[in-house]
Amino acid sequence: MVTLEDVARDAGVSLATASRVLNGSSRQVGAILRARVESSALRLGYRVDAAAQTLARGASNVVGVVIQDLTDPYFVAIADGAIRAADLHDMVVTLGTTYRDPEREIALVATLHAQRARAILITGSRVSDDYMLGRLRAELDVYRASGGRVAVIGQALLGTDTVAPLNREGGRSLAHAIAGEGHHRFAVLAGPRHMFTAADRTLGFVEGLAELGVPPPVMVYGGFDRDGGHAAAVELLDMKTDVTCVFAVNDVMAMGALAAFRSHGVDVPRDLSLAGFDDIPSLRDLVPELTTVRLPLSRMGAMALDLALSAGGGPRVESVEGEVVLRESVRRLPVPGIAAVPRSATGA
Amino acid sequence: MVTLEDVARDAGVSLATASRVLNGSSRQVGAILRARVESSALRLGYRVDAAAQTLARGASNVVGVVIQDLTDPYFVAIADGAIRAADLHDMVVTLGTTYRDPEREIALVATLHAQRARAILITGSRVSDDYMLGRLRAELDVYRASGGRVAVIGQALLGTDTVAPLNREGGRSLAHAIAGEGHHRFAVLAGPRHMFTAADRTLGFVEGLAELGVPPPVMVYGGFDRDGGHAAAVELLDMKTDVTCVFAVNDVMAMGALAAFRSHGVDVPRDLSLAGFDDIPSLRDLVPELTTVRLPLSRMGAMALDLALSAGGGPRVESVEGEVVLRESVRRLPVPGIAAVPRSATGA
DNA sequence: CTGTTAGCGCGTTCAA
DNA sequence: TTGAACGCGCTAACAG
Repeated sequence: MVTLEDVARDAGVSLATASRVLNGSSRQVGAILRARVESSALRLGYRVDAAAQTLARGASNVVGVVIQDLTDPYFVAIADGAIRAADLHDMVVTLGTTYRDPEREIALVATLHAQRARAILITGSRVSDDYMLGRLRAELDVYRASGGRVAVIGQALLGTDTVAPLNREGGRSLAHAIAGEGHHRFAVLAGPRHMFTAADRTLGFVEGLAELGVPPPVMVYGGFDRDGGHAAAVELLDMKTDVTCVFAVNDVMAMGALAAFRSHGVDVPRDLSLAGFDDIPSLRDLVPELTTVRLPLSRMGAMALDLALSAGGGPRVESVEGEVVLRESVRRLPVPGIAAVPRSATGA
Repeated sequence: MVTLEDVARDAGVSLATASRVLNGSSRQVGAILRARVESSALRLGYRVDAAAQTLARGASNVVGVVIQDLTDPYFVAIADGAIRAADLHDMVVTLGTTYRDPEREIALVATLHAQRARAILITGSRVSDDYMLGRLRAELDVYRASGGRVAVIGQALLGTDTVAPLNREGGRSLAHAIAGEGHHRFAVLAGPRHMFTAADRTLGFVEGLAELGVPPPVMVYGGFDRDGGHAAAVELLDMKTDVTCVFAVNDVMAMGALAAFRSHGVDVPRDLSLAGFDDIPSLRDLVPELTTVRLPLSRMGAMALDLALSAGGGPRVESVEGEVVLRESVRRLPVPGIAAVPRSATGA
């Protein structure tokens, strides 16, 4: 292993000079020495030791990104945005996966703290569990006390900078949009009862329906992932309801539901309409195209990183609005007595 | 920031003792002192400084994973496997994305070298570019010279430990399997001419057809990603060939092709059969289900990590076989004069 | 512009 | 079993 000292000796300069030309920001070294150092470094194959730099500088160039599951396109899209943003800051990303285990989430924060990560990004919905919330918050607090920066993508519950998707508003807008297509009998695959993201989207949707005088939807709770959506869809079918449209509180759940419907001979959107939430990139190749609420996932990852890296006073919250995207998975219901009108002509 | 020294002072012990109870492997500290140290550490909110540890120990606990694109499920699956394996080793993963730029790939290796990563995993096909290959190899060599371990997932071209998918054999098996369904006129969406993975799969496929006396396929070259598949498919349609089956050399290309076919009113598999390669997880929700060659992507990521982390003498190559999975995207062609037989009864 | 030197936080001999 | 002290590779004053 070749060190800076080796380079300095080889170039016949002091350690400080070598450091200045190779790693220093303020470049104030004579041209001749500079050239000598550079050529020595090149010839010897010198590579900085980031650990030593971190120690000496008191700050590393890594940011931690904590996601729940690399299997879920939602998190992947966010992580991608964060990594791209980190590149721009010349930062390196260490990616941690919690597997949806709050315990692991806390452990990851501790690990990243140990790495002296400049910032930690935490994604994924909080659940209403005061104990776990408190412990995570405590772990984050000791991290922040030591100078660490934190940004959360989700609920602003931890006193940190936050990128907060407007889940409730999104659910509400979606309800209005779909009701505008003539639907009146809904079911919601609502995910876990105590998960804020799921609950907010559900709440907004229910509120939206209520505002329009539409009867409350049939509720089916379950997991927040694809299999949860699948199971909930099966459960819904077993209930033999007469709903015409199903809202799954995220896209992967909707994909699971779609598979369930298909395997039960229920055609979407002919027999049943379906909507999701997030607009994950993989929706692109789904048939039928899924109606959803678009969140700028990649940008949210970048926003969170920028938030965390920019010096900030108090906790800042940047809300991001979801945009309803009506696609073919939601069928426009014919209005009795009125001829069907193409969607493009309705302004919906 | 609370350091080990703070803890030691608080507990009334020496730095060495504190180090031994908190971070030492060989635990040889008296019970009373141990308890005192632990309680001090807890109360003060002590967190090790991994950078200092790395410097003192001369080895970090990070492994670098270099992928091309977090937008491609192939790489995500591999990275997921690698991260899970890293967890088992108590290692942390820093994930780098090259955006398919060989220059960035080299830069990432340098960065990870600087991090003193214990191992670097490199994914993604090599291309036949001796200059770039040489430079990457050189960068890896200085890394390995300093004690770094490297594993590659792809071609064994860099003198490193390698997890090598049998692309050619997979292509060949696929040709046999599909021909067994009665197809005789093929096209291959072959990806970039100079990319080994694409070329090997194509070559194997062509060989397989030749072995069966089937005429050589129509070749369409292009990008290795979804859009490349889409464009190639459009190009193929414009050629007005009479092929009955299209082989896209990876699944994301096949997905792009499928979209192109659909938007041109070509139904898969009724009008045209389609096959891919990899069996990426997202295939699960594709309609129609895609025939492909299954690679154990997640496991390959884990294998690579284990290879890199296990002390090894010379470069080891672990081949992984692809398994043909016939699904509905490839239609069994009726044989003139013979009644159609269900696929399950054919043993194909 | 260049060199000297004192740490950064921790692991690890070596003594006691 | 415990403690004192050196060094890991580098940065950042400070001096010249």
